[in-house]
Amino acid sequence: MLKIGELAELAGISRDAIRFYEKHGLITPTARTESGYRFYSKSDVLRISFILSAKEVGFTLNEIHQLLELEVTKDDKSCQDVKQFVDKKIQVVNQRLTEIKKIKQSLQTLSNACCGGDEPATHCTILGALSVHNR
Amino acid sequence: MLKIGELAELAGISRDAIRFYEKHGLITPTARTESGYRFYSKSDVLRISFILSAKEVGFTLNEIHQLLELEVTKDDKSCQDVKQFVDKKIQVVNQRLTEIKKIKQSLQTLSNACCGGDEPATHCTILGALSVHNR
DNA sequence: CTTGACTCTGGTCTATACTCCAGACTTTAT
DNA sequence: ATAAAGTCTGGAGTATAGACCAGAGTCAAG
Repeated sequence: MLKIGELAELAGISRDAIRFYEKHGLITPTARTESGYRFYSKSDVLRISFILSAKEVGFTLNEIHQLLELEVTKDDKSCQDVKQFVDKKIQVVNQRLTEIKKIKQSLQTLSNACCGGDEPATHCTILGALSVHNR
Repeated sequence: MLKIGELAELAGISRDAIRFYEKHGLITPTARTESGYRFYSKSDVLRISFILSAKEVGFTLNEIHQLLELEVTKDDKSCQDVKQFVDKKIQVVNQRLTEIKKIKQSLQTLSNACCGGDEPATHCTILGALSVHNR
C-alpha cells in the first residue's frame, strides 16, 4: 500500500494532481486511515499512467473518466452500449493517428530539407512541408 | 480574398477563434480595408487547418506558433537551430504516436471482448485491456 | 515525547483556449 | 435609403487542469 506521496513519486505527478483526479472521479484510494490518510494499491500506478497516456493523446479528464468507468459485464445490453461508445472513441483515435502521422511527416520533411539537402525551398516551412503530404 | 466570416466557415471555427489566433500571432490577415475589415487569402484555410490538426494532437497554441514561425533559410546557422527544434518535436510526436497506438489497441481489445467473444473477463475494462498490451 | 516530514481540507490563483457580449461602424441586398 | 447582416474593439465570463498556500492534524525516528 502506498501513501499519496509515494504514489505521486512513482507516477511522476504531484499529490495535488492525484487529489484533483480523485475529486473528478478518476481514482479512489483503496483505503483511508481513521485519520483520513489515503492509501493506494500498486495497481493504481497503472491507473495513473493510463490517465497520463490518455491525456497526452488529447483526451480530457472527463473522457478519461468515462473510459475508466467502462466495464463490460457479460450482460448483453450494457455490452452494446459500451461497444458503441468505445467504437466512437476508436474513430477519434484513428483520426488523431492520421493527423499525427501527417504532422510527423511534415516535421521530418522539414528536418531533412534545406540543410544542404536538395529539397526545393517550398518545403522550408511547416506549411510548405505539410502541403507536400497533403496532396 | 475571404472575409473573416467566410474563412471561419471554410475552416469550421468561429470568427472569435480566428481573432484569438491573430492576437497570439498564429495568423495575420493578408490585408485590412480602411474600415478595418480583415481579409484573408485562400492559403489561410490550410494554415488554420494545420493549427487545428496540431491542436488535436496535443500541441499548445504556443508551440504551434513556434512551428509556424519556422523557416529554413538556406543559411546554415538558422538551419541547425531549426533542425534541433524540429527534431525535438519529432521525438514528442513519436512518443504520442506510441501512446495513441497503445490506447487504440486497448480500445479495440475492449470492443471485441465480452460481447459473446471468448476473451477472458479480465479484458473487460480499459485497464484490463491496457495491461494486455503493456506486457 | 518532541521534531520534522507528511497529510488533510478548503480556498485562492494561474495558464490556456476560447466564447459571449456591448456598442459602434460598414457592407450588402432590396 | 433603409434594414439586415457582417465586422470592429475591448472586456468580461467559462471550462479545463491543475499549482500553491494556510492552518491543523498525524506519523515515524531519535
